[in-house]
Amino acid sequence: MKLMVLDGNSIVNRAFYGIRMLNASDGTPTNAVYGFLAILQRLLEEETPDGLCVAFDLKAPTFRHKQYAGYKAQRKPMPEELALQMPLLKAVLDAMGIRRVELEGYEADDLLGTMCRIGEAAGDDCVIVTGDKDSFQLITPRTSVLHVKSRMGQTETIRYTPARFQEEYGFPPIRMIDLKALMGDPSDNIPGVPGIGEKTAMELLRKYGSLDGVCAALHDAGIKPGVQKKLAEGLESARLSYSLATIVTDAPLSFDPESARWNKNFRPELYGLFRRLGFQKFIEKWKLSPAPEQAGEPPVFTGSCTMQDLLTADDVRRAAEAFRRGGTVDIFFEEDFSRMVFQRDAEEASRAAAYVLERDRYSGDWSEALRLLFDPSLPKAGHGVKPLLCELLKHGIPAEGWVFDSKLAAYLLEPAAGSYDIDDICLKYVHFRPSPGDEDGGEAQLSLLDEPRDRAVRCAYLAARGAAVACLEETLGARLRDEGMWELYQTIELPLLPVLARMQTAGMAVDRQRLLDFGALLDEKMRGFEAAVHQLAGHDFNIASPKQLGAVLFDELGLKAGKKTRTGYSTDAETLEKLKNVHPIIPAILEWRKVSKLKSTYVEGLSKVIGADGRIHSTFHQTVTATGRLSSADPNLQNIPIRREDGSEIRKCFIPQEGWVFVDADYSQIELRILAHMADDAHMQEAFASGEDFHAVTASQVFGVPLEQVDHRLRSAAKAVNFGIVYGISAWSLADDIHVSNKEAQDYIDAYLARYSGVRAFMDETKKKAAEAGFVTTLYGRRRWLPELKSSNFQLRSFGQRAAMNAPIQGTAADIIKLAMVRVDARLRREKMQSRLILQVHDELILEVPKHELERACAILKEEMEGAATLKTNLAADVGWGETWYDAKK
DNA sequence: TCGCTGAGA
DNA sequence: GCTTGTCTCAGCGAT
Repeated sequence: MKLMVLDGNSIVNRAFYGIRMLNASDGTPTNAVYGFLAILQRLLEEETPDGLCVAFDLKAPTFRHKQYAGYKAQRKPMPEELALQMPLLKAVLDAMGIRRVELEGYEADDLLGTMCRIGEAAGDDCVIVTGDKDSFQLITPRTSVLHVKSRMGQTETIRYTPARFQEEYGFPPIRMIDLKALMGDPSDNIPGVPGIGEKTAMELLRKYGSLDGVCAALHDAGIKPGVQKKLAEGLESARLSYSLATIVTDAPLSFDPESARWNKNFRPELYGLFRRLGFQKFIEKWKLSPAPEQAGEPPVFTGSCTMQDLLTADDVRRAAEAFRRGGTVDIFFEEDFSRMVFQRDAEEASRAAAYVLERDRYSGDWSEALRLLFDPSLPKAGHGVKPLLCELLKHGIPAEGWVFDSKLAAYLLEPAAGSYDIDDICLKYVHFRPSPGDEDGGEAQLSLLDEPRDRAVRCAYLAARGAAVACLEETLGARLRDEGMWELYQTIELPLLPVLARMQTAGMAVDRQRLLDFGALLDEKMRGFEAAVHQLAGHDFNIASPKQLGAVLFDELGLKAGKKTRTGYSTDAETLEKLKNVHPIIPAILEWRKVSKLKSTYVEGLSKVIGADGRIHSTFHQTVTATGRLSSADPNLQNIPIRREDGSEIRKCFIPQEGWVFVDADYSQIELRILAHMADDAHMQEAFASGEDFHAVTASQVFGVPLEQVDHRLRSAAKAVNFGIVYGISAWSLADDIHVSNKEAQDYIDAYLARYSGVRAFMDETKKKAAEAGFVTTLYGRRRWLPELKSSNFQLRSFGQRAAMNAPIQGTAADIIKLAMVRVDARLRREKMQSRLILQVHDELILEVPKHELERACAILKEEMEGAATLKTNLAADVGWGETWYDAKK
């Protein structure tokens, strides 16, 4: 069998520090238990062990350490919030039917070692799961260690087999003991040899194999005299450390692997326990149900609405007539728009009248029916309606009269939620489930329904979702008002919706031939670089494979490896850049990479999505980013190359329709202008008011040099600091960026913040307010929640602080350009122009314009963009036009 | 499906 | 001791 044993203490520790604070409704901290279960659940799925056992430490002076009284003296006590969760975790494990062990006088490590040796003797394969490196000494051909790490709040595991260990450390796993004996471990109070650190210890072991080997070679010429001296003096300490570091594998534990067999043998109390802890996710994951007497889940919607089929043109006319007499019409639709349900607002949503329109059963003209039912003057609401608006536009029906979209509302309330499935937000905000949930296979069953016999059931669920929209309109509307986002919703997000639908529908034309010609050129270049790389390597290999590339560069050619990634050597541009002058293969690889990126992502990627109309129709997502920006996908038109000469060739392939031109405008330094405004920093505002090159002025002000004497180097340094400030800078990253020492970078930052003291005050104030309130806001009230700020995990908390400084700036810029889009679109339509908005790239808007409107379009675009907001530092937009996107932006 | 890489703001 | 500038999307190889 496959036996998995877990180091309970170490994993629960990782979970505690890696996951933001969570509490049950009664205030009990639960994050460590939650994190432990999340890790466990993933392991169960990935490892599918037959048997399972969790080991815990029992506090007491331990047998193997009793010779050394100071043991554990230095360990910090467990924080209160974690200590509280230990009995909870044990109770949860018991309720899950998972075997756990603890033994007076032994640490979890000892129990893990003992269980694995017992398992191995019985012919089992063992996996040790732990967050410590101590257990690596237990690795054998039959026992591997899964090392749990947390990075940026995400947990990940790395599997250590004897081979993997050998590869990383350069000696066999059992020598982990020798390593510790030499280098010591302050957290376990293992003294080691004073003066010998990790580097030296590893080197010695690779050379001499073991502690004994090192001792025998004490006077070997290969060991530096200084190290020899330290070793000679620390020999006794090393021997003691060796015994301290050795994990017991024969603890007096009665353990039979068979007794640890596990097959989801949950106990009935588990459901109640999870409910109390608020672990809804695990209830669903493991399909737990309440013991019979505690039923009472949110009810599935069964509202008794009267259903009416719209089969003829007459039916549709009558329905449209009825709609005109009522309030908002709530609409829900199948993904392919083949069936829609219209629900008129009534006192009680669940008793409303629902009208069902089906393409397959409708006898009249489909477009005409849509035109009547989606009358622009009729107030309409729905959930995630942009696809529907696009469909209507295809039928020539204006995308107007939409007064509510519950998906947009839910996004504003929690922009980092990720998904806004109507069932989920309904359950969350109005405690009501409009359609059968996943647990009982509801959706699956629904899709297996026997049409048309069960179409009534299907329609009922669609109607329920329509009713849900009505409930959400009320509840989410109130929430938006409470949280100060109602105006943002009404004046920016909702009006933007039809603008985006029109942009998507319009699309952007592409010069396919030019794109293909450029692709052919790239192909040629690629073959050239590929041949060069293979020749320099001495053999063929796949350059696109980081694994093969790493092997060639660092193993075969013996180049010095930089950072490592989880799976091997890092070969990213930054790493390779440092080796550029070391070997001629490096520049060839970098060039190949760039050409290959252009070819596959842009030439091939874009060719694939050119529509029958010769245009590319990207989707602009309005509910994706945490900061309020739009995102673009299928294809992403917001990352089309521009920086390199050959990359901007791609932009020359984007063209307007015959006889038209592109007009392009981008905001100049919008984020820094917003910062100058929000921070109300006089010096920064002056810098903008002067009309001089902003980065140069910054350089002059920060480095105390007259403006005329600011050279390229100073200007780029200032530019990097400007960008860094917006992102929540650290000296380390700035130093890396502009190639100066950490100290110098810190000096620059200090000088910057001293000069722009308003910025410093603003950043401090923002962080402070964010920590108190748990969120930050933009000028227009858009919120970003930052639970990370409360984390006890340093990385996570630091991340939260950087996000707290960045989100108001990036988010305000997003608000402003969205508002500009609404204004530009409205103005063009009001003035009955043919010019239309077709693209947004965060600080840039692009119009497609008939030549006779060129002058007016340029003026309108500039005016509406610059007038979108009135800040203490004026907004500036640079306008250009041309026959291709490249020319318009140039 | 995930991790790496790189394109944009 | 350990990590270290924000926000995205897409293609590829390895699993």
